[in-house]
Amino acid sequence: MCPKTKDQFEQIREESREKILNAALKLFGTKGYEHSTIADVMKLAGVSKGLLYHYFANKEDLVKQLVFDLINKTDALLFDHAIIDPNQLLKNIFTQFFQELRNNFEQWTLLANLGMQLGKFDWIRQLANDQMQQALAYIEEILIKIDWPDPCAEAKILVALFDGISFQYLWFKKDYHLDELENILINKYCKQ
Amino acid sequence: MCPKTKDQFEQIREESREKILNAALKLFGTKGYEHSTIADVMKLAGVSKGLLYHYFANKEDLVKQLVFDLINKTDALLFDHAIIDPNQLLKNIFTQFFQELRNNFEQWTLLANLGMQLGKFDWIRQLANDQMQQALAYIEEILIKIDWPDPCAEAKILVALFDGISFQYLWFKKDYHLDELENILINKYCKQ
Amino acid sequence: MCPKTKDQFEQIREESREKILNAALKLFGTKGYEHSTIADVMKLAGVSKGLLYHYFANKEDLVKQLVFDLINKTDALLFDHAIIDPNQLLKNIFTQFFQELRNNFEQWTLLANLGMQLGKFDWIRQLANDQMQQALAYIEEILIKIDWPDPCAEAKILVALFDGISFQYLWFKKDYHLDELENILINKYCKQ
Amino acid sequence: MCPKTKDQFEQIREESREKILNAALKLFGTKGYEHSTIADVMKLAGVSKGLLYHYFANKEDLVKQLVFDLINKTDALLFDHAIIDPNQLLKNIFTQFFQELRNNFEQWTLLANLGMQLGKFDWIRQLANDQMQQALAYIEEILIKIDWPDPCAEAKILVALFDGISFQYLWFKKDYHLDELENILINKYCKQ
DNA sequence: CATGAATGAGCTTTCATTCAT
DNA sequence: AATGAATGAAAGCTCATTCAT
Repeated sequence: MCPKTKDQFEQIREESREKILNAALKLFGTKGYEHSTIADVMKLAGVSKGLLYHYFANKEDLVKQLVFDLINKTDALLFDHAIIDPNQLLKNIFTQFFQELRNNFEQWTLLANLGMQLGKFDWIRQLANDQMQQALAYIEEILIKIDWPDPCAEAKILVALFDGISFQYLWFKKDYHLDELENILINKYCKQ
Repeated sequence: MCPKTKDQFEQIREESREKILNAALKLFGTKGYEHSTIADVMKLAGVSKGLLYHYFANKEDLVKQLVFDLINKTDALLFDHAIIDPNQLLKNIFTQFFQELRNNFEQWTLLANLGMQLGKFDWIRQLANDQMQQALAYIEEILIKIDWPDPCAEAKILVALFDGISFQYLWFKKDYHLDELENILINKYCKQ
Repeated sequence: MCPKTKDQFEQIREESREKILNAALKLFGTKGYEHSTIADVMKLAGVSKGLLYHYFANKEDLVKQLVFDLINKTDALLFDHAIIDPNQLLKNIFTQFFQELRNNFEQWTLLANLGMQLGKFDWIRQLANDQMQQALAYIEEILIKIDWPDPCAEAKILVALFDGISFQYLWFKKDYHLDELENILINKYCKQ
Repeated sequence: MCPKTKDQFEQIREESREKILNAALKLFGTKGYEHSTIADVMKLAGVSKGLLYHYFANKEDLVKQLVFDLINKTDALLFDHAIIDPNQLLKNIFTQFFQELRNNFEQWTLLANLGMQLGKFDWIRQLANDQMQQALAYIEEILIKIDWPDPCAEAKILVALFDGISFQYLWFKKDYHLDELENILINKYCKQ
């Protein structure tokens, strides 16, 4: 009836998709995947059930797309290749890590929540494993550069530590000494 | 007057209860709480639906009793008050921790699974927090005794590290370098 | 082991039966038949499930025996054949009716509750019908004796009125003008 | 923009809702509320379980909406404000009452059935009480106009009588002398 | 692109009843 | 006479998903 250009359609598509994904993140990251219903998402997004299923094949597809979107956004973030000084780089990693945790609480909660759904979502654990391996290699490389003793072992410790802190922060949130830990780590691992 | 003595009844009760709890642990710790149905539990336990509800008010009560039983069993385990030498004590903690993780994989998976069910099971996070605080104090005390530098900070790191290792082991299991980490930690923290 | 006479057994039987029936009346007459469970009855009576089923074949049999016991107790009550004066007799009927309603609230509630369970308990409506026919004949007879105009019609009205008052009292209880109605009826129908 | 107009949806909604409510009335008013299952209703209505719960939050909500719909329909019916002559008005009330009872047997059975479910559905007794008070005032007013002796008392009698007749008709139905009572009442209370 | 009516498999839970002792 | 463990059919309800328009 009313002619619309391809771009307009594209924009509308993207807006609706965005609305749905935002709502899904909010809900899945707050109440958890299993305790959030498609009806919840659709209501919060302000779209109809039909439209939701127009964009996403099913609930699992929705969460899959959501996770991949999130990962694409934050992937490059942790490792800033512009920095050359390894000490600076390590400090940057710590800072980025803590900031990321604070800023995107819902997102990390969601990921942990999904990964802990046993049986379902094995792909998420695979993804996490890949990322861990990357981080491991990257951090070991830095530790070598700054002559840290036993860099291979220390890298393993650090990566486990990152997950431990994330996990504890997600569980205990306000009761958790996150800021303190940030200082502790920087003091311990980064020369001033 | 009574054709079955109270003791007999008590024994029967305990046996049935045990069968159900074992089945529940197996399932909840493998497929997760939400993905296991009461029908699954009852079939695996080899009892009827009615009997299950005779002993447990509902699904949540079942998991609650299960968790409390588990915690009571493993509570005293981590900290052996018989050991006096702090170095020995620390080494013992590491060894116990890794052994516990390996031996009771299902149990720890269940606890992590429950704690990650947002909204529901907040009491489990509370329980975990309490245990973390205890561990924190206990480990700091040991670190002081062995003159480890900045023991307060290091205790926080260690406790987070424990959770990180648990978490990663639960997620990556066979792909995970658990044995390696055990050696690394003992080498790093315990004088021979 | 300990020899008991037949009488002793009989007494024990009767006591247990009585306990159960009392509990059943209390519950069925308060929460209704469908909303009371056998477990409720057994707990309130302080006996075991097995014993209950030893005395009563099933839930419906329990309520049947209960109702027949009640009816046997109150049947002869309404019509006092000792009184000869018809005016006195009519007054007595009114008085007895209101007193009965006040004293055995639970019992009448139970009967109304059962009769209103459609499909089930048709025998109770049959019983009620028989009683109504009896009352009709009896009251018409009295009205004839006191020369009340159109006694056949008036008897029908009175019998319906009795049920109407019972019904309204059962539903509205404390809000209901029962005492007032007693006076009204006596004033209207009985010469002083 | 929208392939089905709001009116179309509204019509579909209303039709389905009506189908369900009709089925519910039929069943609840025949077998009683407790003895009718949601599956029964859904089958008789020819809709799916899901749709039923799409329109009604739960079984109690279904019966609530049903009752309120019924009451809204029949509320104004009893009292015809167009009639001025009090004798005519009284006669009209009797006629309407008996007609209503005959025509909407199921509805009145349902109301009585619900009101007799002790504990649950207290709101229905409240509703009934309100209606009784209204009827009381209205009938007294008429009795005053036609100079009936002691109109206040007689109104109370009449209102109880109405309930008594309803109740007996619901219980004894075919065995009950309903037509006879209609004539009796009109003859007794209405001047020709 | 967008709507919401419609479906039904599958879940938790209840409760009358049986039975070995 | 008396116990309470054990059963399972059947109930109410949820929710991902489909589909006609």
